Parts: sequence; structure tokens; C-alpha cells
Amino acid sequence: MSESTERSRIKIEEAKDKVIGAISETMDLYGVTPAAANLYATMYFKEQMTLDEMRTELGMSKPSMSTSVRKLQEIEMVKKTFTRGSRKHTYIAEKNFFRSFMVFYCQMWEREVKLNMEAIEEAQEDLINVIKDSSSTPEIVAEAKQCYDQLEESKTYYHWVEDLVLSIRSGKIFEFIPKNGQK
Amino acid sequence: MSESTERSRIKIEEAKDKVIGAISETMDLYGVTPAAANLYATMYFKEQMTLDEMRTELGMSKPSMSTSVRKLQEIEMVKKTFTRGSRKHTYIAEKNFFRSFMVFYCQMWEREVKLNMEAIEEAQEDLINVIKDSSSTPEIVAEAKQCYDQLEESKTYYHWVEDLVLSIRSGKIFEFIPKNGQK
DNA sequence: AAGTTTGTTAAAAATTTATTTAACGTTACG
DNA sequence: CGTAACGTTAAATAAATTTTTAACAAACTT
Repeated sequence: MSESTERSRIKIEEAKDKVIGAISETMDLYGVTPAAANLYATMYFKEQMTLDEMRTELGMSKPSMSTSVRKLQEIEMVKKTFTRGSRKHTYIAEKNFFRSFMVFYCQMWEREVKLNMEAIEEAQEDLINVIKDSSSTPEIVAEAKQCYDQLEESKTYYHWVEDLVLSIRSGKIFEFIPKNGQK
Repeated sequence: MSESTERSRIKIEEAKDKVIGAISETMDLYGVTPAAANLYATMYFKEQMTLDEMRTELGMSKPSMSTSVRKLQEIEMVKKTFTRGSRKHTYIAEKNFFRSFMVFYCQMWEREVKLNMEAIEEAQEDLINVIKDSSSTPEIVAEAKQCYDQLEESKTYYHWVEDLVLSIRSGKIFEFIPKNGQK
């Protein structure tokens, strides 16, 4: 292999590394470990990878790759593929960022809505009991009512988030914000 | 104060605590510390608070409250207010979740777009150099081109995120997904 | 069926992050 | 002015998370 071919190859790798670094850095915000972030960013430029290739490429332990790959599978950023002949499992990265966006945020937002709505429903029941309680002073009733109303008001937001999730999942959002807006 | 009044007061606090717990738990996903998450959730039910009140209410140190409040101010979930007479600073929680959503995600997404787009531009320049290099083998050129195209394709996504941010910031998104959808 | 290869689980070590204690600067008030 | 109140910064401690080493289980090969 010639000198300049080797130099070009290195140039390409450097170019990839710049993007790998950026993806990896922003993925921290998505609640994955540095290992998982690095792994996904690396896989983004590969056709497919086995656990051993990951370990070699990132210079990390196999269990670390195993848990990272599982985490990435949970948020559907990596999928397992069947490879005839080899006993090793092979994995491919989801390269469509729109899909990753959808899966990650919808999962996250639904969890948020569910948890908070459940708490709000329970709290509102308690507050109604206080309001209905004949032995409550007007002051107490007023406070309970105010709290109840604040919670009721906040439901508007959670319903909206739910609608947003529906719109993203169904793809309807792209009717409003098209994929080729300013291109 | 009568027995039952006291019991009612406790009931109200319990109701609030349920919601505080839920908000606090989901806020972890927003990249804030447990202290900051707890603080915001607590402030959500208060008119205003001073640092000392926060410390007392959460049973934590003053510097912890100080840094938490600053972090919350960064994502505009808490604002400082002027209180005549008192030397103590007073803070109020942003109670409009729509605003918090907007500020937090738009900030986050813009950072992601900026970082990744910068890396992509740099990488694409490098790749063009390799492609234009007359000493590159066809194989190398093909690899560089494929990588270039993959990056070019991904820009569609970042442009879309940018448009989404614009739509949320301007409030146009509410024309498509109204605030009172299923109410 | 014994021995490898592959992947996962469990416990330990290392790193990072969050929180506190202590010291410092600043500003208001006597 | 000096003293006290308030908030922040810096260093140290504590806690949580991430990663690794080591042991284990499953499945293929011979």
C-alpha cells in the first residue's frame, strides 16, 4: 500500500472521528453512558459490528459493550441482525435520526406524562376529601381548592405532550414541519 | 388550632408531596441534579422562596441551594424577584410548563444541532480534499464519497430539528397541536 | 460427552458527580 | 468604620454511577 493511500485513509478516519466526537458529546444528554454514546457514534459509520469488534475498536471491556449495546437496543438505536455462518451476534446502528428522535423522546415523554398524571389524580382525590370535609375551616378549603386548580391547569400541558407524541409517532407532524423545510 | 384542622393541613401537604415526588423523579431526565429537581418541585407550590427557606424546607446546605437555583435559572425554570425591604433574594418558580418545555428543549436541541453541524461541515471539507486528491485510489475515493453522502443526508434531520425549534419558539406549533386538544 | 467459544451476570474497583463544610468577599446597617 | 447578614467560591467528603475483572451459563464443535 502506498504512502499517499495510507495518508488518505487516515484523513477519512479523522473526518469520521470529528463527527463521532460530536455525536458522542451530544448523546450524553440523552441519558446514555459515555461508553454507549461512543459506541453508537462509532457504529454509525459501520455496516455492522460484533461485540469483539466493538471491544477492539473502542478499547473497552466486553461486558461494557454488552451492557451498552443492550441500552442502545432499548431506545432502538441499535438492532440485532442474523448473520449466517458466524456464531457471533452482529448489530447494526439505526442510521435514520428521525426514527431515533421519535423513539427516544416519545418514550421519555410518555413516561413523564404517566408518572405525573398518576400523581396528580391521586393528589386531587385527597384534596377533594379535604374540601368536602365539613370540619374544614374556610381557610383550609380555600388552600385545597387553589392547589386543586393549579393541578387541573397543569393537565393541559400533559395532554398537549400526549398529542405531540401521537403526532410524532403517526408521522403527522411532518405535514406541518416537513423534512425538507429550508433545503 | 383544632385537631381536625391540623389533620386537614397534613392531608394537603401529603397531596402536594405526591406531585412533588413525581415532578422530582421525572426532572432527573432533564439533566438536573436531584437537589435542583426537588427544589423546583417544591417551589412549584410556593409563591416565592428565599435561600434560607429553601434550606429549611429541603433540609440541605445553603451552597447546594445556591447552585441549584442558579442551574434552574439557566433553564429559566426559576426567576429572581425584587422584594423591597428584605436583603434576601427571593425566587419564584416558572409555573407554566409550556414555557419550561420550550426553553429547555429548544436550548438542548440548538446545542445539538450546532455542535453536530459544525463537525459535519469540517468533516465534509476533509472528505472533499481526499476526493479531489489525484493520488487517491478509486477505492479510497468511493469510501470518502459514501461517507460524505451519509453526512449530507443527516443534515436533513438537523434542519428539521431547527425548524421544530423555530415552530415551538414562535408558538406556531400550537396552530397544529392546540393546547386544548382532547379536553 | 468434553472442551471451546460466546455472551451475560455479579462483585469489585475506579471514576465521576453531587453535596457539605469551611473560608471568602460583598453589601447593608448600626 | 466596624460588624453582621447574605451569598458565592473552593476544597473536601460523600454518594452514585460507570467500568472492569472474574465467575458463570448456554450453545456449538469435534
